[in-house]
Amino acid sequence: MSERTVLIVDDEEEMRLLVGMYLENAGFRCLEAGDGEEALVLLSQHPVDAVLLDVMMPKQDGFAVCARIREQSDVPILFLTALGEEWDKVKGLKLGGDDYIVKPFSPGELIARLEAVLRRVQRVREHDGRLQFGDLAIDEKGRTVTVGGKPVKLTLKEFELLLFLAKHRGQVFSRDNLLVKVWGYDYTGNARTVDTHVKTLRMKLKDAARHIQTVWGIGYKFEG
Amino acid sequence: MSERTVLIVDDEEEMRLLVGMYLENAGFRCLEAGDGEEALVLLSQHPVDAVLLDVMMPKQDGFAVCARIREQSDVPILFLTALGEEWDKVKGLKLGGDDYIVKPFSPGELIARLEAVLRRVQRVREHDGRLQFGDLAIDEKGRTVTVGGKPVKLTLKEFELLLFLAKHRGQVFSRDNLLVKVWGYDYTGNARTVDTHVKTLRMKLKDAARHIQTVWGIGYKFEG
DNA sequence: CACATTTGTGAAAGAAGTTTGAAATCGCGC
DNA sequence: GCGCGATTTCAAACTTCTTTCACAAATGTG
Repeated sequence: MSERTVLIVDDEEEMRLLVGMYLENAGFRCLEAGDGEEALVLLSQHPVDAVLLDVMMPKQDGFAVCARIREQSDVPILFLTALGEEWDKVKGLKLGGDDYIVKPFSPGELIARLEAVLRRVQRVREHDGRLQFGDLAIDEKGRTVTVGGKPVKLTLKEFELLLFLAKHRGQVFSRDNLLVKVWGYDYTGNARTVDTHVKTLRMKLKDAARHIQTVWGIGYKFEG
Repeated sequence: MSERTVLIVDDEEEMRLLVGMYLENAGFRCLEAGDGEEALVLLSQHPVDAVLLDVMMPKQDGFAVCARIREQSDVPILFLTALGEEWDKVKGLKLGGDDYIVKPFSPGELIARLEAVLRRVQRVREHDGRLQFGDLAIDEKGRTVTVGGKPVKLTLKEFELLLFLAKHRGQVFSRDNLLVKVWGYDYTGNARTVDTHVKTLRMKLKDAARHIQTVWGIGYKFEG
């Protein structure tokens, strides 16, 4: 997975440093902004995967900043709010916030929530029967696959195998498991069949073949 | 569940004894420290599940101790504060505290708060088939491991060994026991095989290798 | 301190799993 | 039923992982 960038917006430097430390330990790259203006500037200059936004800030509060970010971007936003602080959850979520974290939080909690939101956003890629993974697009309804916009002609089993794996990306399946899930519970043939289909898929998908990964001793998985 | 350990940090011995008694009645094991230095030493020597930290202490106050603990550990921290004491809630929580308890408290309240924090930490650690230990993340479904967000490529046995140990963190297993649990009850090979896998795991996990500990004369365990 | 025991390491043989190419079989449309 | 692409089977070649072994290093003991 490539490095992911998180923008921290908080008026207190101490807090930014603390959160930044947590995030960097977990492998995120961090950008910091002390107010909404700075945040908007950074957002327009850098690709950002998520924003951590303090609700209570002097110039513009988190809600206002959230609204302004939403005018220009769909980036996931997580609110940070202190325990007992006046906090309108509904308002935050209505404005397009994706989650909120109540201080105090442990590093683990912060990372877990952030990962959860990033995963959820990932899932939105699956929309209206279409799956998009960078240059690879799978259209379930139309039963077509394109790589970098160019159509790739797949056979029936190839398509179903790819679709199944893509729909369950990140999870490893054994060959037997795939035979059951893709070929049907009553299929009795040889598990090596899966290998051959993976081979032909990889051949046809060219660059996009990197999505289909062999997990030694277990089986195959799709990485998106 | 194996016994859980709580570290009590308070300059007053009377208080430590009282809290210790409450905790031991509730089935916790207790460690006691009279100041921040002692606390840090004990933390580095023992696996601790939570820290109860008095705010008002002569040498270093609770905030300072909290900050120093956070430099090296994600262990949950609960502040203890006397009613009416000058107490900056926000500061404590910002520094990474997980909760605070106002003295005087009943045994019931102490235990309830402590359990609540431990549950929360547990939940965050085991989320959706993922285990998180600071910078080390283990994804069972995807059979992937990351350290500080960077993927680490493990072989089948390495992964299974790590997963097993992590799922039973805090418990020591003999090599023979691990052979049975990870390799299978009917495995007949040499127990030194485990050593080799531990070696390669440690090599690949880099910093995170500290989680896998040798227990001389017994075997190995995972410390999270 | 010297001894016995346990643990760590590197290299290499051995075992296991995966990929590949070719050939056999299936099944649908004509 | 025939033809042809799709699917499945198979086994050899290949890659990767696992285990073992010998020795070094560390730890505990009398």
